[in-house]
Amino acid sequence: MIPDRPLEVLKAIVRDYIASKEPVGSKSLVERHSFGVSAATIRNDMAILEEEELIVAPHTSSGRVPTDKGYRMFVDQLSEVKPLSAAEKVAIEGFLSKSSDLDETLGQTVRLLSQLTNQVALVQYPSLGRASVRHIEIISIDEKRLLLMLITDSGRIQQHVLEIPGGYEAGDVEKLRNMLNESLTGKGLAEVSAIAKTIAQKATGRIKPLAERVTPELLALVDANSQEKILLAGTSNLARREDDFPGSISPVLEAIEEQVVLLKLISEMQADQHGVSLLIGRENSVDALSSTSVVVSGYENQGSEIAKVGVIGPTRMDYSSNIGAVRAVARYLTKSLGGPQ
Amino acid sequence: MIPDRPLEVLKAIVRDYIASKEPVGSKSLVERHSFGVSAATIRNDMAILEEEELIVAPHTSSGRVPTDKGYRMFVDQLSEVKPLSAAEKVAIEGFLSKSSDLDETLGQTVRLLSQLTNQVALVQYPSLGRASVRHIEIISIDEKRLLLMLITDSGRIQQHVLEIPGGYEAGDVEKLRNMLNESLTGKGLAEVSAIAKTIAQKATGRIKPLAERVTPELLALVDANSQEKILLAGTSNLARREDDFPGSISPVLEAIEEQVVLLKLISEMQADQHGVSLLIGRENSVDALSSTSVVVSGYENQGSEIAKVGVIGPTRMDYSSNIGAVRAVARYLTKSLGGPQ
DNA sequence: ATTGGCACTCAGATCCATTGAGTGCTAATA
DNA sequence: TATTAGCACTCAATGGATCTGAGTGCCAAT
Repeated sequence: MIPDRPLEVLKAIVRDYIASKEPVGSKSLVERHSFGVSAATIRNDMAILEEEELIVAPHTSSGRVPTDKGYRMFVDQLSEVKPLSAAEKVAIEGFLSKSSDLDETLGQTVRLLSQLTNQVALVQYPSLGRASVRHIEIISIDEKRLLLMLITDSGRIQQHVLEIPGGYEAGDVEKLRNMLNESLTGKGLAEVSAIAKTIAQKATGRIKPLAERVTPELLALVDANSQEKILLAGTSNLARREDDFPGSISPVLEAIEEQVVLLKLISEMQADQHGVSLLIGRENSVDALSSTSVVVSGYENQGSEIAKVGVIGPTRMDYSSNIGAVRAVARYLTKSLGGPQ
Repeated sequence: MIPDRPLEVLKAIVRDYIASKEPVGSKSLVERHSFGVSAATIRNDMAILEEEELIVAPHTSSGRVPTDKGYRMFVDQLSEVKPLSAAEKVAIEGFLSKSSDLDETLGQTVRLLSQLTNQVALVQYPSLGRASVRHIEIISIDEKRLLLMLITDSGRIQQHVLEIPGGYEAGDVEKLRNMLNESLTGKGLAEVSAIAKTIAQKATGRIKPLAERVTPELLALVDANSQEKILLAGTSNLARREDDFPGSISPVLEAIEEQVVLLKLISEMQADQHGVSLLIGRENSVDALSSTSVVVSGYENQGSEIAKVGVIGPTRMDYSSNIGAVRAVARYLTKSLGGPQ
């Protein structure tokens, strides 16, 4: 559809613009790249690109800037992504070897990714989906309080402190725990709701009130588990690129702090050929984020994708290295989670 | 030291400047406040204030702006802080009644405070200090993994997943847990280290390897507990006040994201007469934060201060209402923690 | 299809004059 | 002694006016 050289011109424009933040003109283009043709020819090519809305001129007479569509074509053409430097690999490996605790792992991952890319990094917590119950625990804290815990096979641990105004018997708690574990371990979270209710009904005698107190809380934990959650890091990286945002950055930061919005955004993204998924500028539906791009990849546990990691930054970002970093981190995260199994 | 009227003039300057962000001149001052004297007289007073370095003129011929010292004098003179509106009280009460889980409570608190003040809010996690062990739990996750938990009396719960390459016996785990709880429950975290080591040594037979595996991890948890932690919310509120920061906000955001720095800062702050402690502008030692002020208050559990909560914003902030909000939230937080005990 | 040439455009820099809020000082006044 | 009116002065900000140059679009020649 678009001839060869114009396409090369587009790539050059994107690269130059990302590097300089200056609209790029035909002359500087022929200087910096060896197209073997004159500036006038390049201008003709640029006319084609402009026709296709891949680039625009900010003012009647100035260089061109890629449009969202232009960036999109650029990344779709990207045959290979920039490999990580040795130092970066060392950094990743170093962190990998650490802990086996999900919270810690994700926390470190997101910080790592933000340092690697100099962008805002995000990690989505593994969510409900196909997760199932690995274990349920009830621990006595003091005479009137219990700690209820739910551990899923994605490694996510959740707890909630429970008041039992009238106190409880240790034996009853023990029994209830066994009942819950027997019927729920291995079950998908989606099934827990129904099963837990029947347990509460089946319970008899002294256990009944306890069961009636505990099971709703358990369901609340399941709900909280299915409630998605995102970890962010490196917000200041966005601020450092202030001038990439027209008015002010503050609406952008607000939007990013708004977990719900972000979650909706990334949950709709599907991986492409690189195992990575991008939203460029207005491709995403959030208005405040119209001059940002999002790069995410899924990470897996036991062979199925459980959540996403990625970065978000100005549309004028270095797609190649960001894609590389996100993909690498997602892989290592998968490995890190898969390892201890 | 400073006569009465000049002091009033200072207050008026601070208030007007906070409201308008414009350097305030003698004329607008006599217009907006009824000093009963002429602009020339005010000018004389302003000369005194300038002499004392309480205000400065950005340019030879323009209104005056408070210095850090001026703000300091202003807040020290503040006899009463702005009370919360009814709506704000409702908001606080509403949130208070919620959960008894420390994580949740702190998370909600920090979000609440940031909304109340339109500033960046922060909450410090209760730290080691006088905390003691409430309970230690070891839970079996699968054949080769255990979950070790430490619950302190401040309500903080920490956990860590532990690989036991050779597997373990349920009975041994049970025994070890009992040993640990018997000797450690109620003990201060500082003592745990020594005691846990003797346990590892005293252990015999099959329990010994298990104990030797578990106790170091327990110490790591204690360490992690003593490692201070801060929760932030509302970072975008800072960005919204961009123009209160000379160059760019990004160094400010960076400094705030740097937990260590923040922790050092607030840990050195001591409450004043309002139960609130302020650092204004360069009063704090962090260079990047030289045009921000920090307002914190301590919150308590069982009668002794366990950590701090507060806000951070531009020096040109509404001290009165921020102090009010921080103080109120700290009180409610104390109440909320004290309640379930 | 490519290119050199050329007239044209327009954002941004530079310079200059104007404006006006605000100052500091002085001499008069209470 | 404290206050005030009056006044000359300063200087940031504002708003043209002008200039400059990178870059364009188009045309005729190759």
